[in-house]
Amino acid sequence: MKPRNTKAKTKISELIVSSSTALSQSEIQSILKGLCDRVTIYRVLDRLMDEGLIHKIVNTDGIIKFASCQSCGTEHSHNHIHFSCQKCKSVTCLEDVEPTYQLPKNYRVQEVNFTLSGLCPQCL
Amino acid sequence: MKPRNTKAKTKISELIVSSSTALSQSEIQSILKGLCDRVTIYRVLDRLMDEGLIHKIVNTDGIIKFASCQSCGTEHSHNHIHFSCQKCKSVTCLEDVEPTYQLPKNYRVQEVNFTLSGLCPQCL
DNA sequence: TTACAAACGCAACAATGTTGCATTAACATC
DNA sequence: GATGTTAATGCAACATTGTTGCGTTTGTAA
Repeated sequence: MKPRNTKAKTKISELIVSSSTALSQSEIQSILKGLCDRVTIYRVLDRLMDEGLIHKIVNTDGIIKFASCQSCGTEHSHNHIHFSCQKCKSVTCLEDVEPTYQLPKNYRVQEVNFTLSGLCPQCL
Repeated sequence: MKPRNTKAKTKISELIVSSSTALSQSEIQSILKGLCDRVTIYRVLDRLMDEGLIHKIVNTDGIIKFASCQSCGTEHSHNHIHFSCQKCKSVTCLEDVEPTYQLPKNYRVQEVNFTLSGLCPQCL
Protein backbone atom coordinates (compact mmCIF):
# COMPACT_ATOMS: atom_id res chain seq x y z
CA MET A 1 0.00 0.00 0.00
CA LYS A 2 1.84 3.01 -1.29
CA PRO A 3 0.76 6.32 0.18
CA ARG A 4 -0.80 8.88 -2.16
CA ASN A 5 -0.72 12.63 -2.07
CA THR A 6 -4.27 13.83 -1.94
CA LYS A 7 -5.79 17.28 -1.65
CA ALA A 8 -6.73 16.74 1.98
CA LYS A 9 -3.39 15.29 3.00
CA THR A 10 -1.40 18.04 1.28
CA LYS A 11 -3.53 20.80 2.78
CA ILE A 12 -3.53 19.39 6.31
CA SER A 13 0.19 18.76 6.18
CA GLU A 14 0.88 22.33 5.03
CA LEU A 15 -1.40 23.64 7.73
CA ILE A 16 0.41 21.87 10.53
CA VAL A 17 3.87 22.65 9.22
CA SER A 18 3.16 26.35 8.80
CA SER A 19 1.45 26.70 12.18
CA SER A 20 3.49 27.98 15.09
CA THR A 21 1.25 26.14 17.52
CA ALA A 22 -0.07 22.60 17.64
CA LEU A 23 -3.52 22.07 16.15
CA SER A 24 -6.38 19.80 17.20
CA GLN A 25 -8.63 17.91 14.83
CA SER A 26 -11.49 20.37 15.44
CA GLU A 27 -9.23 23.36 14.84
CA ILE A 28 -8.08 21.88 11.54
CA GLN A 29 -11.67 21.16 10.64
CA SER A 30 -12.80 24.74 11.17
CA ILE A 31 -9.85 26.10 9.21
CA LEU A 32 -10.48 23.77 6.25
CA LYS A 33 -14.18 24.73 6.27
CA GLY A 34 -15.59 21.73 4.49
CA LEU A 35 -12.68 20.90 2.23
CA CYS A 36 -13.03 17.33 3.38
CA ASP A 37 -14.99 15.18 5.77
CA ARG A 38 -14.40 15.07 9.50
CA VAL A 39 -13.42 11.43 9.27
CA THR A 40 -10.85 12.16 6.59
CA ILE A 41 -9.03 14.53 8.92
CA TYR A 42 -8.72 11.81 11.54
CA ARG A 43 -7.39 9.38 8.95
CA VAL A 44 -4.97 11.86 7.40
CA LEU A 45 -3.61 12.68 10.85
CA ASP A 46 -3.08 8.99 11.52
CA ARG A 47 -1.22 8.62 8.24
CA LEU A 48 0.97 11.65 8.81
CA MET A 49 1.83 10.19 12.22
CA ASP A 50 2.75 6.86 10.66
CA GLU A 51 4.94 8.60 8.14
CA GLY A 52 6.65 10.47 10.95
CA LEU A 53 5.78 13.91 9.65
CA ILE A 54 3.80 15.03 12.67
CA HIS A 55 3.58 14.08 16.31
CA LYS A 56 0.81 13.97 18.83
CA ILE A 57 0.64 16.14 21.92
CA VAL A 58 -1.82 15.74 24.76
CA ASN A 59 -2.44 19.03 26.47
CA THR A 60 -3.32 19.48 30.10
CA ASP A 61 -7.06 19.30 29.41
CA GLY A 62 -6.69 15.96 27.64
CA ILE A 63 -7.21 17.54 24.22
CA ILE A 64 -5.05 15.98 21.55
CA LYS A 65 -3.11 18.28 19.26
CA PHE A 66 -0.70 17.76 16.41
CA ALA A 67 2.52 19.52 15.50
CA SER A 68 5.09 19.04 12.80
CA CYS A 69 8.31 17.20 13.49
CA GLN A 70 11.06 19.75 13.12
CA SER A 71 14.12 19.02 15.13
CA CYS A 72 13.40 15.35 15.44
CA GLY A 73 15.79 13.59 13.13
CA THR A 74 16.24 9.91 12.52
CA GLU A 75 16.03 8.86 16.14
CA HIS A 76 12.70 10.67 16.33
CA SER A 77 12.30 11.19 20.01
CA HIS A 78 10.02 14.00 21.06
CA ASN A 79 11.83 14.51 24.26
CA HIS A 80 11.03 18.18 24.57
CA ILE A 81 8.58 20.19 26.59
CA HIS A 82 5.23 21.41 25.33
CA PHE A 83 3.59 24.50 26.66
CA SER A 84 -0.18 24.70 26.90
CA CYS A 85 -1.59 28.19 27.43
CA GLN A 86 -4.62 28.26 29.71
CA LYS A 87 -5.89 31.50 28.22
CA CYS A 88 -5.53 31.24 24.43
CA LYS A 89 -5.44 27.42 24.49
CA SER A 90 -2.42 27.33 22.22
CA VAL A 91 0.05 24.50 22.47
CA THR A 92 3.64 25.19 21.52
CA CYS A 93 6.68 22.96 21.18
CA LEU A 94 9.63 24.22 23.13
CA GLU A 95 12.15 22.27 21.10
CA ASP A 96 15.18 23.55 22.95
CA VAL A 97 14.02 22.67 26.42
CA GLU A 98 15.01 19.14 27.30
CA PRO A 99 14.00 18.01 30.75
CA THR A 100 16.12 15.70 32.85
CA TYR A 101 14.89 13.12 35.30
CA GLN A 102 16.00 9.98 37.03
CA LEU A 103 13.74 6.99 36.73
CA PRO A 104 13.83 3.73 38.68
CA LYS A 105 15.59 1.03 36.68
CA ASN A 106 12.62 -1.25 36.20
CA TYR A 107 10.71 0.96 33.82
CA ARG A 108 11.12 0.95 30.06
CA VAL A 109 10.32 4.34 28.57
CA GLN A 110 9.08 4.48 25.02
CA GLU A 111 7.31 7.80 24.84
CA VAL A 112 7.58 11.08 26.61
CA ASN A 113 4.95 13.70 27.16
CA PHE A 114 6.00 16.73 29.16
CA THR A 115 3.44 19.48 29.14
CA LEU A 116 3.50 22.65 31.17
CA SER A 117 0.47 24.86 31.35
CA GLY A 118 0.03 28.44 32.39
CA LEU A 119 0.35 31.67 30.44
CA CYS A 120 2.28 31.96 27.21
CA PRO A 121 4.31 35.10 26.33
CA GLN A 122 1.42 36.51 24.27
CA CYS A 123 -1.08 36.19 27.12
CA LEU A 124 1.22 37.15 29.97
CA MET B 1 -22.43 25.31 50.58
CA LYS B 2 -20.98 22.88 53.03
CA PRO B 3 -19.81 19.56 51.59
CA ARG B 4 -21.61 16.42 52.67
CA ASN B 5 -20.40 12.89 53.04
CA THR B 6 -22.49 10.68 50.83
CA LYS B 7 -22.30 7.01 49.96
CA ALA B 8 -20.93 7.71 46.49
CA LYS B 9 -18.33 10.20 47.65
CA THR B 10 -17.08 7.97 50.45
CA LYS B 11 -16.82 4.93 48.22
CA ILE B 12 -15.11 6.72 45.33
CA SER B 13 -12.69 8.42 47.68
CA GLU B 14 -11.77 5.11 49.31
CA LEU B 15 -11.35 3.53 45.91
CA ILE B 16 -8.87 6.10 44.68
CA VAL B 17 -6.92 6.25 47.91
CA SER B 18 -6.53 2.48 48.13
CA SER B 19 -5.59 2.07 44.47
CA SER B 20 -1.93 1.88 43.58
CA THR B 21 -2.67 3.23 40.12
CA ALA B 22 -4.66 6.19 38.89
CA LEU B 23 -8.26 5.47 37.89
CA SER B 24 -10.39 6.89 35.10
CA GLN B 25 -14.09 7.70 35.40
CA SER B 26 -15.01 4.62 33.38
CA GLU B 27 -12.81 2.36 35.50
CA ILE B 28 -14.43 3.69 38.65
CA GLN B 29 -17.84 3.17 37.09
CA SER B 30 -17.20 -0.47 36.27
CA ILE B 31 -15.82 -1.14 39.75
CA LEU B 32 -18.80 0.47 41.46
CA LYS B 33 -21.21 -1.50 39.23
CA GLY B 34 -24.27 0.68 39.49
CA LEU B 35 -23.78 1.99 42.99
CA CYS B 36 -24.46 5.42 41.58
CA ASP B 37 -25.11 7.20 38.33
CA ARG B 38 -22.42 7.98 35.77
CA VAL B 39 -23.00 11.69 36.23
CA THR B 40 -22.54 11.41 39.98
CA ILE B 41 -19.05 10.01 39.48
CA TYR B 42 -18.09 13.02 37.40
CA ARG B 43 -19.48 15.37 40.02
CA VAL B 44 -17.87 13.55 42.93
CA LEU B 45 -14.51 13.62 41.15
CA ASP B 46 -14.88 17.37 40.62
CA ARG B 47 -15.64 17.84 44.29
CA LEU B 48 -12.75 15.71 45.45
CA MET B 49 -10.50 17.78 43.20
CA ASP B 50 -11.83 21.01 44.69
CA GLU B 51 -11.23 19.69 48.18
CA GLY B 52 -7.67 18.81 47.18
CA LEU B 53 -8.02 15.13 47.97
CA ILE B 54 -7.26 13.87 44.49
CA HIS B 55 -5.50 15.18 41.40
CA LYS B 56 -6.02 14.76 37.70
CA ILE B 57 -3.56 13.07 35.38
CA VAL B 58 -3.76 13.07 31.61
CA ASN B 59 -2.13 9.97 30.20
CA THR B 60 -0.42 9.71 26.84
CA ASP B 61 -3.61 8.64 25.10
CA GLY B 62 -5.47 11.68 26.36
CA ILE B 63 -7.42 9.64 28.88
CA ILE B 64 -7.98 11.44 32.14
CA LYS B 65 -7.25 9.56 35.35
CA PHE B 66 -7.41 10.42 39.01
CA ALA B 67 -5.06 9.62 41.87
CA SER B 68 -4.98 10.50 45.53
CA CYS B 69 -2.79 13.30 46.79
CA GLN B 70 -0.21 11.71 49.02
CA SER B 71 3.03 13.61 49.25
CA CYS B 72 1.50 16.88 48.19
CA GLY B 73 1.27 19.00 51.29
CA THR B 74 0.06 22.55 51.66
CA GLU B 75 1.80 23.91 48.58
CA HIS B 76 0.08 21.21 46.59
CA SER B 77 2.22 21.05 43.48
CA HIS B 78 2.07 17.84 41.53
CA ASN B 79 5.50 18.30 40.16
CA HIS B 80 6.25 14.63 39.81
CA ILE B 81 6.34 12.20 36.94
CA HIS B 82 3.52 9.87 36.01
CA PHE B 83 4.13 6.59 34.27
CA SER B 84 1.58 5.28 31.80
CA CYS B 85 1.98 1.60 30.87
CA GLN B 86 1.18 0.88 27.23
CA LYS B 87 0.37 -2.73 27.96
CA CYS B 88 -1.75 -2.83 31.10
CA LYS B 89 -2.84 0.82 30.74
CA SER B 90 -2.07 1.54 34.35
CA VAL B 91 -1.02 5.02 35.38
CA THR B 92 1.22 5.37 38.41
CA CYS B 93 2.52 8.36 40.31
CA LEU B 94 6.28 8.32 40.71
CA GLU B 95 6.24 10.69 43.64
CA ASP B 96 9.97 10.68 44.17
CA VAL B 97 10.99 11.56 40.65
CA GLU B 98 11.12 15.31 40.21
CA PRO B 99 12.17 16.44 36.78
CA THR B 100 14.25 19.53 36.17
CA TYR B 101 14.07 21.85 33.19
CA GLN B 102 14.95 25.36 32.17
CA LEU B 103 12.20 27.41 30.67
CA PRO B 104 12.47 30.72 28.80
CA LYS B 105 11.67 33.63 31.11
CA ASN B 106 8.50 34.79 29.40
CA TYR B 107 6.36 31.86 30.38
CA ARG B 108 4.35 31.60 33.57
CA VAL B 109 3.90 28.01 34.66
CA GLN B 110 0.85 27.10 36.70
CA GLU B 111 0.47 23.41 36.14
CA VAL B 112 2.76 20.55 35.30
CA ASN B 113 2.02 17.31 33.57
CA PHE B 114 4.94 14.99 33.02
CA THR B 115 3.94 11.60 31.72
CA LEU B 116 6.22 8.86 30.52
CA SER B 117 4.82 5.86 28.73
CA GLY B 118 6.26 2.47 28.02
CA LEU B 119 6.32 -0.70 30.06
CA CYS B 120 5.85 -0.80 33.80
CA PRO B 121 7.79 -3.22 36.05
CA GLN B 122 4.89 -5.70 36.02
CA CYS B 123 4.70 -5.81 32.23
CA LEU B 124 8.41 -5.67 31.51
C1' DT C 1 -38.49 16.35 63.87
C1' DT C 2 -38.16 19.82 60.74
C1' DA C 3 -36.16 22.67 57.15
C1' DC C 4 -32.67 23.90 54.09
C1' DA C 5 -29.84 22.91 50.32
C1' DA C 6 -26.19 19.74 48.82
C1' DA C 7 -26.19 15.78 46.25
C1' DC C 8 -28.60 12.65 43.50
C1' DG C 9 -30.89 10.16 39.24
C1' DC C 10 -32.62 10.66 34.87
C1' DA C 11 -33.08 12.44 30.37
C1' DA C 12 -31.19 15.01 26.94
C1' DC C 13 -27.56 16.97 24.60
C1' DA C 14 -22.77 18.03 22.62
C1' DA C 15 -18.24 16.78 21.33
C1' DT C 16 -14.99 13.47 20.00
C1' DG C 17 -13.50 9.44 17.88
C1' DT C 18 -14.28 4.86 15.25
C1' DT C 19 -16.02 1.53 11.71
C1' DG C 20 -18.22 -0.40 7.45
C1' DC C 21 -19.12 0.17 2.86
C1' DA C 22 -19.97 2.06 -1.58
C1' DT C 23 -17.73 5.62 -4.43
C1' DT C 24 -13.97 8.50 -6.01
C1' DA C 25 -9.58 9.63 -7.49
C1' DA C 26 -4.29 9.08 -7.42
C1' DC C 27 -0.88 7.06 -10.09
C1' DA C 28 1.72 3.48 -12.37
C1' DT C 29 1.48 1.10 -16.71
C1' DC C 30 0.41 0.71 -21.22
C1' DG D 1 -4.39 10.00 -23.14
C1' DA D 2 -6.83 5.66 -21.77
C1' DT D 3 -6.94 1.85 -18.37
C1' DG D 4 -6.72 -0.81 -14.08
C1' DT D 5 -5.62 -1.15 -9.21
C1' DT D 6 -6.40 0.22 -4.88
C1' DA D 7 -5.52 4.03 -1.60
C1' DA D 8 -8.32 7.49 -0.04
C1' DT D 9 -12.72 9.61 0.52
C1' DG D 10 -17.69 10.63 1.97
C1' DC D 11 -21.53 9.25 4.37
C1' DA D 12 -24.16 6.98 7.76
C1' DA D 13 -24.12 4.84 11.91
C1' DC D 14 -22.38 3.94 16.24
C1' DA D 15 -19.55 4.19 20.77
C1' DT D 16 -17.53 6.86 24.32
C1' DT D 17 -16.89 10.73 27.11
C1' DG D 18 -18.35 14.69 29.35
C1' DT D 19 -22.00 18.40 30.44
C1' DT D 20 -26.50 20.57 31.77
C1' DG D 21 -31.26 21.14 33.52
C1' DC D 22 -34.59 19.77 36.60
C1' DG D 23 -37.37 17.40 39.81
C1' DT D 24 -36.40 14.31 43.83
C1' DT D 25 -33.78 12.47 47.59
C1' DT D 26 -31.11 12.78 51.60
C1' DG D 27 -27.37 14.61 54.77
C1' DT D 28 -27.06 17.59 58.54
C1' DA D 29 -27.66 21.47 61.48
C1' DA D 30 -31.06 23.75 64.22
